[in-house]
Amino acid sequence: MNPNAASAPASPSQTLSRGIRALEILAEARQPLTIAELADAMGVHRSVAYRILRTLEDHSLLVRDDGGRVQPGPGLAVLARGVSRNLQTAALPELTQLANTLTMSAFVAVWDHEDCVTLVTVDPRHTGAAVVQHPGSRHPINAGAPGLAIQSALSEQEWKAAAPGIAYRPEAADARRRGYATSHDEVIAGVSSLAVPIRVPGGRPAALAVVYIRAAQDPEEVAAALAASAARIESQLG
Amino acid sequence: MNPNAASAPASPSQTLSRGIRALEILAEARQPLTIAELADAMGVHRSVAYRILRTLEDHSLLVRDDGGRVQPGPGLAVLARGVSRNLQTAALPELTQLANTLTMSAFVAVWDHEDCVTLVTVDPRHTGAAVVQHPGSRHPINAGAPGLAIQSALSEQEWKAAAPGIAYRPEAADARRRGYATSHDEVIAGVSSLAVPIRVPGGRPAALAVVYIRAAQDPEEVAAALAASAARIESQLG
DNA sequence: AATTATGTGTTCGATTATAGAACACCGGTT
DNA sequence: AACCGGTGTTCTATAATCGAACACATAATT
Repeated sequence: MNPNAASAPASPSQTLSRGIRALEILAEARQPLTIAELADAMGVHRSVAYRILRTLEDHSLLVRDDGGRVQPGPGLAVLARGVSRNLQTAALPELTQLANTLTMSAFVAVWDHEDCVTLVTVDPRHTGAAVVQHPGSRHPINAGAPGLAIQSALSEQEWKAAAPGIAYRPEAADARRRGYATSHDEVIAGVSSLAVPIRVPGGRPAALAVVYIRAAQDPEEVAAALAASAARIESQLG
Repeated sequence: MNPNAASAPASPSQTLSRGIRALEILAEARQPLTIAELADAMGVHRSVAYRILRTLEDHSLLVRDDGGRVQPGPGLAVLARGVSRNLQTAALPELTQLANTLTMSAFVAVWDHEDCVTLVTVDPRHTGAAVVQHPGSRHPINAGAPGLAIQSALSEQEWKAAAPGIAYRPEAADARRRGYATSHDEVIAGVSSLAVPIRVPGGRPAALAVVYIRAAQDPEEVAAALAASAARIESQLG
């Protein structure tokens, strides 16, 4: 048995929690796993894992390769389609426009507890050394421009109420004043990022951002383009 | 109680199945639901739904808006990132290139039971009236070029073994001979599509496809470009 | 060729997690 | 004030779940 397997958060319903844990393990594993391996990683008896996996398979959240090994299934893509659907559809055309006019990768990230999760990304046309920020990737909300932009959408008071235990970065006040946030070398070495907040009615703020290695444009110009896009997105959400 | 709520497939573990069902309902609903509404749609007691939702919320698969209504959460995007990860990363650069050289939306779709699920899509730069094929969207495998391309990767015998109960389309043989599949007006009225199969080692074949309203290029040329991309993707998978 | 090792799939009784009724609460509305 | 329509919590009988034990397949080893 895997000693550090019991590290899953204790939730009201055990079976469901275990099933999700299985999916999380599979998503992190970069390769298909045998059922036995997965059971070990989950810290449960093999037959328990087996039953759970069959259920997940019934819903296409998991598929098995020729060797019987399991990996995440297409059903997950279908479910993910529903995540902030309005935001996604409103942002997509803006992202393509930004990516191509600025020649930078553009993306939308949302706030998830102490992390920032990338939702949609668009890479520019000439995708030579473009920095790709894959959808579904997470990084601490306290690092990088997108997280800072999200913070800047809230006052320090609102932040402490909504995110207890996560420090309110001092730069957030500056970002709030200027209307945009920047970062260098924070999430990935050598990569810079510029982001503006997107106010989501009835929900938590998100961020519209671009990443680049060396800026070809004036930061203020880039920020203005992002802000204009964010405004259009917000108006479509309202 | 919703009369047609019990239509979920009966799976070995009830709680997990219900949890997934909840996510499916949420993904289909185009708007946030109250817990009571969701419980009704699931056909379970409200307190059962409540407990399930809390578990899902613990894992960020679900978030609640200011009014307490629930909707799919960012954790799903993280999980979806793991779906055919190798295929996704191998295909992405090819998709951008195809989209921009052909000025068509390009995407990769995978086979899921009797459906075809779009995984990654890239829209061309000038996204005027571009046909967007959103990731996570599904359509019957028996309609459209991608599904036909997948069929064409298998012989009639292999198909009947792998997909019992789904008709083997006669056009598949033609597509197999030519190396690519086409469709017009099948999935969406007025939209045409051209696709080639991607052979995935150890797994089921996928499809590389483009959609367009009116073809600007010779179909054979388009097909050749797709085939070349597919070959590069396959070599990277092997 | 027999043997071990490592995997999947299935059955079944004990136990424990779960189901769902009942209740407390809270903010609008009539 | 009484009445909704909603959320959140507690509790016990019950049924779903757990996990040991078993049957079987396949590949590596002796």
